[in-house]
Amino acid sequence: MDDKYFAKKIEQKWQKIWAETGAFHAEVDDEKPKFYALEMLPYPSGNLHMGHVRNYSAGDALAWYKRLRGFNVLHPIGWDSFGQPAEDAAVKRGVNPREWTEANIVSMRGQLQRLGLSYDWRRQMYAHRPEYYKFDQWFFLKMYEMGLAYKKQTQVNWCSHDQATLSNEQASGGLCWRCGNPVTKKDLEQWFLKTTAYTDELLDDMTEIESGWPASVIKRQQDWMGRSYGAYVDFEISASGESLFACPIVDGITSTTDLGKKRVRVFTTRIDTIFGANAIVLAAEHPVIQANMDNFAEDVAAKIAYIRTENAKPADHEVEIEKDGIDTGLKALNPFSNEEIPVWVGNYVMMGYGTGAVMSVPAHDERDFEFARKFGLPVKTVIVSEPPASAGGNQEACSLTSDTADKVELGSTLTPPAYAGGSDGVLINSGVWSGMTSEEAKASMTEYAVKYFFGEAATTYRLRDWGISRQRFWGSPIPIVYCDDCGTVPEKFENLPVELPETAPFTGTGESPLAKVPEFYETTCPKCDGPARRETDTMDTFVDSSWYFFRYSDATNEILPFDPAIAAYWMPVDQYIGGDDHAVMHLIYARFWTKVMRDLELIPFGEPFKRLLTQGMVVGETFFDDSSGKRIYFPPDKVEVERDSKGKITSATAVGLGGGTADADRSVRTPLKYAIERMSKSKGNGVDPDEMVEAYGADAARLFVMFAAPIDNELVWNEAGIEGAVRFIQRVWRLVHRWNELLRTTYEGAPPAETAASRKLRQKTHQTIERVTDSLESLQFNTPVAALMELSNAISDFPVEPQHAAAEEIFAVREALTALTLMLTPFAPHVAEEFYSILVGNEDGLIANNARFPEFDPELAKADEIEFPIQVNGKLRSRITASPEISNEDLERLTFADAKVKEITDGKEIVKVIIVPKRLVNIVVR
RNA sequence: GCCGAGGUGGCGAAAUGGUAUACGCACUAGUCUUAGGAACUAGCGUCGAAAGACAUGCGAGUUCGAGUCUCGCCCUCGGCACCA
Repeated sequence: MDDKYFAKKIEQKWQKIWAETGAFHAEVDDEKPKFYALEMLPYPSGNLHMGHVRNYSAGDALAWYKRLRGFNVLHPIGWDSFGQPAEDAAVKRGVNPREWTEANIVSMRGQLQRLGLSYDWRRQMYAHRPEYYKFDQWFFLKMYEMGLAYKKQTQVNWCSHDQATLSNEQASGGLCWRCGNPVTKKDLEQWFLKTTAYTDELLDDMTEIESGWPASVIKRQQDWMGRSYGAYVDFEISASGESLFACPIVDGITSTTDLGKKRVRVFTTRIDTIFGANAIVLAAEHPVIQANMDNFAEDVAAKIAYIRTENAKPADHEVEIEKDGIDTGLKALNPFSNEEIPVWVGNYVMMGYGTGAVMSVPAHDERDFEFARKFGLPVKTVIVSEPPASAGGNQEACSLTSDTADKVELGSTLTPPAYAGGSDGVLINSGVWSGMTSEEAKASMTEYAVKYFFGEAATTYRLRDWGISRQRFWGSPIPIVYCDDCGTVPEKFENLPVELPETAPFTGTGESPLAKVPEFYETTCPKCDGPARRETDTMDTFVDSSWYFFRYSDATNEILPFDPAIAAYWMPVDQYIGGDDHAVMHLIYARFWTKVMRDLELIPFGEPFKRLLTQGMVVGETFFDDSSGKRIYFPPDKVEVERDSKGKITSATAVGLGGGTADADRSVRTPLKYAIERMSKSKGNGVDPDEMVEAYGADAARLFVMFAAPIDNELVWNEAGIEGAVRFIQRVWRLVHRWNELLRTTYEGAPPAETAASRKLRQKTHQTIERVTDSLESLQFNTPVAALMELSNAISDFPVEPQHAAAEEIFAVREALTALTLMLTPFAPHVAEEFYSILVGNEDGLIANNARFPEFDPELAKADEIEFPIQVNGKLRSRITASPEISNEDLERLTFADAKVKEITDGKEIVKVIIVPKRLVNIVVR
């Protein structure tokens, strides 16, 4: 053993041994319990960043911990290697996306290997290789057979910056998830996967996983899928005056009655408020509105057109959009009250949700209220919080106090109008339903609507089907062929994979590059063998990440995505770790895909991830100039920063970025904005993990990242602390070195009698084992490191020199150092291996030696003396040292014998004495 | 606006309702060194000479006892954004 700790030497040594012995190769073993530890796979950008290091360090710590607990651990890694950056590089720099991607993987794999992560590298999957995407296509065809994949013309989310189609999830908030630019709408033919077929299951099955998932992720998925229970109600529509009107029949939105009356369907969750409806409000994109643009009065048509263009504009979320709309002149008949009410177009009604038509009930819906107030529409209260005083009978005539405490003259229009609140209550002014509770009325009125054929109970969802078509080259081709004779024909399974050509003309214009490659799209029809054309769109890359974790279980299967028998052993994933930015995209798609696989009978379960841990972002300071409308980032070394006494930035100025001479440069000063943002190379606030490993070693870097903050906290990067991690490892190194010669001594049978020093150390050792075990079981990674530091300090403080140590003392130190080594393994595996090799006298490694995590002995962990704080009226006044087993009587006697206690309680009445066993004494005096 | 998480030393952070600030960073003094940005020792919430008092965003409450539980505010961060 070297006198000093040389990180690089130790790390290279053990990485070599691990690779040569296949230490982390996992195989099915029915004798052992399995554990599948998984971290979200990286996109191979070419550079690892600290966020990756945090994610993978946590996953690796868990994998090591479970191995040492005797589990058969599957811990794989792979590459999310399809996607836009490769294509961007092709457009901008003319490189081949495949070569670019492969080169990036090589360099990133090197970075991961230098971190010493314990992966079974044999199981790598590469999304961009035909061996993998063949099965994206395989699944697509299966879904096509199941009716889960379909094509339709639709308005898609379009990012003009990236020139890309986005799914709803990717366009969340009206901004592109990748570049943050506003999203617009564009008409395109798109392939969809029917995620909506599983919405109820995706929601209801959350009960299976909610104990293992962060509540926030569960909540966000629920909100995203947005299930609401309500009813559809059909309103007859008619034109007033001379104007004709058109009513195209759109399934689920419009219809005609047997008598040929035209009807528009609205969705409401509050059918009980229908007697308060003052209008029907349609989206500007509603088919009935679209079809009648020529029939409307000029000003009406102009207004509608205006609203429609406004709607197509990217939304600015900082500004609340003012309610706008116009009365179309059409009339609707309230099927409950037979009241004729106007049909409006409103900018607050979205075509994409429900039926694109709502009934406006201003008294009980804030948006409708705002709308009614703006346009002077009547507001009629139909729900009150308490039943009317004269219970029973018809209460139309009595006066009531509404929710807002305004005096309400029933049945009349209010001036000024008052908002009565959106909560459930008791119905008034609602015909035969008056007097019912909202709950009763909802059921009864829905039943009534069904009976008379103008409505039904309905559940709507916010979640839409998943649009997977991308006009991109660097993705999995959609295995569909278009034949003039046979129409849309799925490719045959035996013809998979539909391989990407070597290259294509990359223009970045948003058209599919594959459409310009005849060798690719010219094909024969799988059905009639006639000439046909391939689909030239490729799949969204979230397809790849929806099932990759199944592929790891059987990574080289050429027939199937994976062998169901092998997956049955490894799956589901026991612990998944990744960023919570994937809460609604990846994690919904992966859950959806799993349910599809279950229905394909590949697997017998429907939830892929038993437990999920979302680690916080690693962030750093950024400096940028956004005066041009786009953020231009400046590297920190080009920025002068002023800070307040707390280290917070107060101003930042860019220097030396002018075009001229050095002196001229210095005079060019641009004031910058600053922020704390997720680390990335493009923002100039990234720390290169390779540099960290080079300077401090992988073990120290990993240990520090785990120690610095709780895993789910945001971590503001501060390099200063990492030296503490190096010092800690060096301290342990010196300890092992100091006791080295004596550690070989082993004892058969029971440990020898104990001295005070050895007993105290053993106590600390076992207390630490308990703490570290509990922490790791609950996925805390910062506190166990602190506990290990304490143990190492305790060994350092051991009051006996090695050369004077008695056998029992050597035993205690050996036990402590062995436990420390094993518990250090999850955080700093290389140096732990080195210590372990000294303890066992061979270099076969922890796994070959079948090393086990230390077990704690409660007897040894128990302290023989503890300090009891003595409080008087809850204030700490003194301390007494006694056995934790001391009787309450003895403890009370000792307490009152204490000089300090005597002084304070002297002359006061003792009201009571509270003794919490093994904790404290509190004397209450008056 | 709605939902969620959180506010503890100079900083990252610990604390089953029971000694607040463990562990680490930074800092201060010292020891050893030709030297130290190494190692070791000691100190380190605020006020105070001390005794002690006051300290977990602010204000109430429950309790023998509250960082922790309840209620009301304030602030920060994240998510959602007219979802009928």
